[in-house]
Amino acid sequence: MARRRKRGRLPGIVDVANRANVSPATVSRYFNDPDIVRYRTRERIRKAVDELGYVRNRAMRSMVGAATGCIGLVIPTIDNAIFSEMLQAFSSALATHGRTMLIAAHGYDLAREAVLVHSLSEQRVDALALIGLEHRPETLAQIERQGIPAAMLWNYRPDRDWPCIGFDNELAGRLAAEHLLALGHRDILFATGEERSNDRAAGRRKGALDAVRGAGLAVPDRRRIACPYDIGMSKELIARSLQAAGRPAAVLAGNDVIAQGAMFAAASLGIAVPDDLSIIGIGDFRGSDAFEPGLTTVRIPARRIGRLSADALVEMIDWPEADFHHEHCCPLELIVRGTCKPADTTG
Amino acid sequence: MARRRKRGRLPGIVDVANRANVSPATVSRYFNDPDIVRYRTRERIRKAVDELGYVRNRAMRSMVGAATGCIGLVIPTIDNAIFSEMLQAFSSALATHGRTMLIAAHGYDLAREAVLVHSLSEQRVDALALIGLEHRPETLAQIERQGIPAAMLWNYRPDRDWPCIGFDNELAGRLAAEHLLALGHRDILFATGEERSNDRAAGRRKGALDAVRGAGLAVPDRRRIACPYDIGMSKELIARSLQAAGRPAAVLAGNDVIAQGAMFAAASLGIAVPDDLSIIGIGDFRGSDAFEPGLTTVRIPARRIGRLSADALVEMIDWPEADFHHEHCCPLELIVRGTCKPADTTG
DNA sequence: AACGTATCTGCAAACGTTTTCATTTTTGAC
DNA sequence: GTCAAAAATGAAAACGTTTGCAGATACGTT
Repeated sequence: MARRRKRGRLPGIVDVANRANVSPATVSRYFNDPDIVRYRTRERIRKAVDELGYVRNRAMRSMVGAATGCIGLVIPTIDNAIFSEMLQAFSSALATHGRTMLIAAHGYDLAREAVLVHSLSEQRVDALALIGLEHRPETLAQIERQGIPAAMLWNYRPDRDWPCIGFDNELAGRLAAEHLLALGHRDILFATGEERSNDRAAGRRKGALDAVRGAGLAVPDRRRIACPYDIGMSKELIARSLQAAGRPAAVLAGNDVIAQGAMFAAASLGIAVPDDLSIIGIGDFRGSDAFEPGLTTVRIPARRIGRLSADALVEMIDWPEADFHHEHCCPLELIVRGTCKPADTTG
Repeated sequence: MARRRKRGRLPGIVDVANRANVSPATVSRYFNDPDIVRYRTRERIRKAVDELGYVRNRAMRSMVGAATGCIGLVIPTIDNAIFSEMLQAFSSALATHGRTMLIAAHGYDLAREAVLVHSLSEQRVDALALIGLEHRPETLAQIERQGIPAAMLWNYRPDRDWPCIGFDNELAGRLAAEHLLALGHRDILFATGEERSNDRAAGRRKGALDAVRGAGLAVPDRRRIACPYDIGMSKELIARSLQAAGRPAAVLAGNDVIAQGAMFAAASLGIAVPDDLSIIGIGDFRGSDAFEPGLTTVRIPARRIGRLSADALVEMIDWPEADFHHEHCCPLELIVRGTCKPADTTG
């Protein structure tokens, strides 16, 4: 039961207008389209604004249908390296457009995602970015009904109704698998991400398994584990697999966090990487290159995705009529560092 | 020059009111204080809301001085492990209070911070959280003039005018130093963070150096380097120090990211940790325990800070009159893992 | 000085919500 | 059934901004 804020009334646009001896309309124009007000008038207004410490109320603009300058981002999690680079890029790109970013995290729970989208709608965000292509119908219905420009990030599929800016997660999985196959590996542990409410993880696993099966190999169940995106837990799970009889020759990790867990698991068991175990990740997160040896991985252009999405959304806001077809399938790149080496063919 | 959004007018509160045969006032109450409207009426309104797909406009509430439900967080950076746990905790605590989080990052630039605070004021955030205690006067003036409840996070000093929720960064530095001293180390490399626009880094360095000097040791310049909060760059800088003649026996890192860089630097040079080099960090970030050996560090209660701050701000919003004196100096804890061992006293 | 034009500004309506105060309805005690 | 008290609701004002339209002002040309 929030009580009414007790701040002594803030100066409003009419206070500024009075002090500058102009009409509120002119002050409004001064802020939204300065060029159309005469220099001398601008100066008077600037002075009045300064003296009163006036801060315009952007939220109020939503009343007349104008933009609030707020763009919503709904994301599975923030406390993780996965999205942080994209986030940063997204946020700074928005800043250059004079927009701010409203963030909400749902913890890999699509039901909660729907709630958050509703929440952001209540704030009248000018646009919305979601992660992944898989969403509850009510989430999408909500967005459509509100007429909010929206984009799906991080995953890409050509057949979607929504603007989507990301990359092909199946391809990412395939690239990783093919690298291991090319090195001659036949016994691979697939340590991919948990797939509940996560179409990216599912895509990567599919891509990787398809590639391996395409090469005529079978993948027994004990070579497939689902890891949470957490170094410590991944380390533990993977260590367990590495200790079992008949240790795999390589680990294909669903992302770099899991791969890092794998590296520490190996280290803890005295297994040498890459001599006794090859490891490949997906992501190329900040810091992955610093590992010893450097992590071989598939680079996701996270910053690029962040920047492109921000630009795309701003475009959609500013030209609602224009029917852009924003679709970017960002290229992936295999980054070969030191964690993979050719399979031992003597055995 | 943003054009007016072309969405065909969204249903408003009066549309709902008409359809439910009540007055707009009642619909407003239905949302803000459901208990005071009769059950039967509630049902009618719920139905109307459903049918119309009405989403209330919280932004508009700022008009009448009510809360927008938006809380601003101004942070140096997002693309980093440092704040991500705090962020996540802050965000979920806010969510339980039905608030959303407006984030802005200034990239360790206090001038830009002032701009961001102004930006968030324009959105009429209900409250504001800043990182650190050092801010531009205009930043603070802005907050005061707008009467926005605010709190300073992450750093703590008892003598401040503002609510502050954090920990004693000097103490953190001292704890780390004392651990190394207790182990008998005399030759320590201080790899602390860059101090431009970062009072936390400065405090930690001061605390660490004070402790060492208090023990009667001198610290030559070549034993003090400033590292960016980036694993790769820290690795490189520290590697350089480790290669120089007269290698230090221990590294005191300004935070865990730097410490991790130090570990990889050591690994790349074939220096064994902890046998040939002790390393201590500050932070205990997610994953620091997974390292091999586990990183000895000073734990910062990041999640606690996030949760406490969120709760404190919400309290300040909901009871503007109450004169809470929100001050929490969260306790630090030395976490001894495997990266430090007693100094070699044979030499 | 007169005129046409381009530039600038003011007026007033509209936006969607909250809140105060008054009025109506319900409840419970007799 | 009556009445007082309590609960629920409605009417209307207020909030701060944008915008279409009309009016005013400045400017350049004759």
